[in-house]
Amino acid sequence: MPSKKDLCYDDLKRRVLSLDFAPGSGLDEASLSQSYGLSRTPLREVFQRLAGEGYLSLETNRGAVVSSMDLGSMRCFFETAPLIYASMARLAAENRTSTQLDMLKEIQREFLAATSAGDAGAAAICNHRFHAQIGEMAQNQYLLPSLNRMLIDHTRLSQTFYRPASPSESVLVVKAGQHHDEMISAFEAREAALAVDITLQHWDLSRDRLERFVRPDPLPIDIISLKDKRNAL
Amino acid sequence: MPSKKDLCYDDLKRRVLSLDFAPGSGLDEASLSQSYGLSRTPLREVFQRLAGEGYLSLETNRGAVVSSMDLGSMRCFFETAPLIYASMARLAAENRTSTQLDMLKEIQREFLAATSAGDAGAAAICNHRFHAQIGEMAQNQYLLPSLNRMLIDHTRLSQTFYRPASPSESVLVVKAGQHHDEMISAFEAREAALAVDITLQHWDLSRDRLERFVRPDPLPIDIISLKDKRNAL
DNA sequence: TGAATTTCTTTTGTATACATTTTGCATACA
DNA sequence: TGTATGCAAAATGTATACAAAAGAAATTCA
Repeated sequence: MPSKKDLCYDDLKRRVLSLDFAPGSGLDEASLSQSYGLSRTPLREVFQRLAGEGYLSLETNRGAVVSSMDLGSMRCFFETAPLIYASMARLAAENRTSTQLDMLKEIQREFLAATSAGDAGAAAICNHRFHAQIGEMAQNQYLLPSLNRMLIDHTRLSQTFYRPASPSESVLVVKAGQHHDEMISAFEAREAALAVDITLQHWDLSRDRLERFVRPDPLPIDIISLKDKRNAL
Repeated sequence: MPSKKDLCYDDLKRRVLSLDFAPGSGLDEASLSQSYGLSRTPLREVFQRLAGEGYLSLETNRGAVVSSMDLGSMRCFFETAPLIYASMARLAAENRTSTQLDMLKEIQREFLAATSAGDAGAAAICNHRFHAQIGEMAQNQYLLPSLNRMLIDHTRLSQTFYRPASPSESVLVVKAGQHHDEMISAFEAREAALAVDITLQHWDLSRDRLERFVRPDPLPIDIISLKDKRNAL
């Protein structure tokens, strides 16, 4: 049975991942400990733990702050993701246990349920859990912290992904779900090369969407023409 | 000025890295908080932080335990090290600042001083700091936690390295110091390919020593012959 | 007015007391 | 002898009170 502390830990994580807490915003010990029914001592321990995992950053005498997502980090994110994801996929195919594979299938069921129900928040969290589970399957304690740190920002960036604005975009969500199924098959068959290949395709798919999130489409050109009329306002 | 808490944090780290705390051994809150002149509350926060970084592991109601170094981890260690070290070297050559490079040179001075003075413990810690500084220079927050986790076990494994038992082994220590100088040059010239190359040579050098630590030379054969005499004992 | 300095308030950090859980040990029982 | 059961001791987890630091507001002095 999960303790109040664990529930608090999970919920804070969720709120960071879902952008309910904006990157860079500060967290108030007093009000949070109130709302989770904990005293400040255990809450602060949760903060320390989340800071160690990259969700928060702590500065002495200045409290906890949600990890920022500055554009310097983004360059580094796109640079590093293929390496980590591909390495993890390869290891997961080689080292997974059947119990872990069953868990992955279960997460994928929940993921598909969330996407078809149009629950964007749940879909993003399930997607996070799917890839975190691959990390578990890789059974490499040295690479795991890097994967988990990537996933924090990946999930935050992809918040818009599961809210498709147009039919052409919802096709991409379906495609992502198919990739997940193909990955499961590759892990099951222990086909490392195939798992890496699908993983890289999966990455290419989300990369385009993520880049658009960072660098959105320019505003309609009409707005620009307003500039010439600004003296008239 | 570093606080008592910071000193405690640094010292616990040092004691884990130097095997002063054996892998797998438990840490007593009461006695440690006594000896560092802290109450249990801040000590526990230090534990949480160290656990997040991979020095300790915490289980609820069962206290803090020094991260173990089982043989399952070792396989994974040797599998992962070249990838992480090479990637970091490449990034460090591309992204280092001159301030960071100066710091690296300073650490290398301390490292050489420690090895020539025969201070094995200090040498191991300096070597750790040298490689951690390369991690800083890479400026990749996603890969950094993996590097740091590798370095924990690398430093613990290499505890014997800087205590050369024979002249032929002390040659290897000198060689390692030369590699460090060559890395510094490569970083300074921003020659990524060269930095990777030297780093992999450096890794090959220590790998042989580390493997010997994990799987030491067999005992002298005389011992075996004792087996036949055991009925006589 | 405006900069500097001094309160006052809020927030963060630490110590201690108390509650809860685990664990070692002794005793009882099959 | 081996296994349960219960109690006592120790260790871990939490709450609260207090101390220290940072930030805000008001006052002073040019």
